[in-house]
Amino acid sequence: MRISQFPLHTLKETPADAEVISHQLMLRAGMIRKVAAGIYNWLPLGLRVLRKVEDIVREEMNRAGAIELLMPAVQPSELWQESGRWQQYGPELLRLRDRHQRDFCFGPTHEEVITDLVRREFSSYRQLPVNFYQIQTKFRDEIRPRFGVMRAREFLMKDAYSFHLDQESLEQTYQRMHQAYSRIFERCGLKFRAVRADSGAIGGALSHEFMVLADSGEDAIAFSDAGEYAANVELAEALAPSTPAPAAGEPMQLIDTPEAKTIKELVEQFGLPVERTVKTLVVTAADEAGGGLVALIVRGDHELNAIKAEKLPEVASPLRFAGEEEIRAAVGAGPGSLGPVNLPIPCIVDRSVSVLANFGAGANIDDKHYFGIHWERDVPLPKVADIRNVIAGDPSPDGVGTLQIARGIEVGHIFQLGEKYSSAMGATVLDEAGGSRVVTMGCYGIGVSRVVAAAIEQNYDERGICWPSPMAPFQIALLPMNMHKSERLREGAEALYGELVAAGFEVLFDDRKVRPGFMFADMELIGIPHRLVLAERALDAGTVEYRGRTDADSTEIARAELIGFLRERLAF
RNA sequence: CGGGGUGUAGCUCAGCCUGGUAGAGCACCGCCUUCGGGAGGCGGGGGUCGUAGGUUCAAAUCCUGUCACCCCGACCA
Repeated sequence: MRISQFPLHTLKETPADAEVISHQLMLRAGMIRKVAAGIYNWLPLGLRVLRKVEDIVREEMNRAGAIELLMPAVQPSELWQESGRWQQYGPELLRLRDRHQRDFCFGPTHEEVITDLVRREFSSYRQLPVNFYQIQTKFRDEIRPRFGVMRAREFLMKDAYSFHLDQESLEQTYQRMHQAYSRIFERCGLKFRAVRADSGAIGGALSHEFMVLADSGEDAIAFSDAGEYAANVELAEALAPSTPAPAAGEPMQLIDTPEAKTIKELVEQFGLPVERTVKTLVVTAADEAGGGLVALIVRGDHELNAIKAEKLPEVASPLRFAGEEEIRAAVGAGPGSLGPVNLPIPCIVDRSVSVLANFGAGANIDDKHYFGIHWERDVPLPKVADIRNVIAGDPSPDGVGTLQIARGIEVGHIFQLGEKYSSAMGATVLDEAGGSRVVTMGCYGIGVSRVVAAAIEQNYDERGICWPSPMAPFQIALLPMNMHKSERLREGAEALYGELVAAGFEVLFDDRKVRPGFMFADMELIGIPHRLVLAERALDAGTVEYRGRTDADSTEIARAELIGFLRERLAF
């Protein structure tokens, strides 16, 4: 491709409304332009990258035995009524009405449509299992779209849905999808991890997320430094330290702590180790548990995990923290002075708290704490549960190694759905014995447009994007130095361009009449992985200058060996 | 949806406080010089200052409404 014939609209300055690096660089490189909040044009350069990802996804899905189809973006409300999600989904579902006043939505996902298709078309167990996929535009009316295409409202998604007679068959396909996803992200050249995940609102049992590792990621993942264990921090099980509680020593004392409202202040002022403090968080109790408030206690250096807490029968879902007034009314002391001793409301303690001894906590009297608390001796041990986030250094829940924490961007998610949609919508087949059986389902998503942004978050430097080769919009940038001044150089560049194209490389030939520095800056910004510079000097010497996007220096390659050299370099 | 902020040229922004009829840099067009790291000079095009109303002799500037966008919180590929 000649740049003279390709709209390359790079920006020298960063648009003011871009927060994260991928958004900034995609705008500056001229890959995308905003049309409205969370809605983007993909310019030709960006589209080339998107198509690269799409092609890899399509190849690997096909290889894994999935069958491509295409479902409508606009879906009738009746199907969503059947699954119950017309009511449940909430304002994130973009609802539309046609000229006959019939309700529709712009599909945020396609379980209803695919289940409807399958119940009509499939009637025998002999036709199963089957796994359908599509690559299609979705719309989710996010409350707050942000970070460019990373969290857009309209986005490109690969979604797949599998149908099975039994759980065993579902598990086989689930495993194949797990492998296919791993291959996809490996082929994209991304560092990623598959982690156990919460199945969330979509429902179902087993679920894994595929996370591209990047410091800017919105999710935290926990993984074992020695074993296979990896899970979203939301889900990762937090064990209690295995050391047994020491025997009771000092008696419990009531201490004046007027200046210590926070754990940090308590630790600083009284020299108490933070691992022997606890914090008491007060949340709304579940109606089934009698309403009112319930206290959740975690160690001073730990954080409450809201998702785990919500799952407790005693705790209202969604989790809601009590205000200071409510706490005072129920406990008689303010939030900075709460603790398990003499606490007038129900209480649940984290596993790590249950094994503490000789620890400090608020006394439920303003400006006072108890130090030297021992369970059972000073206060009965309340209900114990896993309610905290794991932290680096915790033992791995599978007993192999210790946990590390990393940040990631969720680019894929696979679920074993079970019968949630098939039973609600009556998707059945006849089994061997002629009986009617509700099919069981899996679903598998990849945020194709998000993969593009995630790749940039993981691969950039101060000059711009550093595409992994398989995702790059072009593989090679061909930059002749001041070609307009030398007919000889023009001929040499044209010849080389022709040769590279004939050899099957995707070449971006900078035939603009611009200064060298301008060319370098543009090619580095848009992240072309391989750069060839052609100058008169080199022409005389019979060489071409090569430099990889992340190389420290360039190297001179003999013109005659160039194609072979590139073939080797670009093999992926 | 709650809290905070911003709307002035394609982009980044100044001007607003203290009303007097709109500017800079980059980008774009023309010419000349320059040419291995986002060049320089000269000339040029482009903005009813988000929008509606109000105050005023006069509004980008002050007031009110409204819309859009961005940032912080709960959701997700």
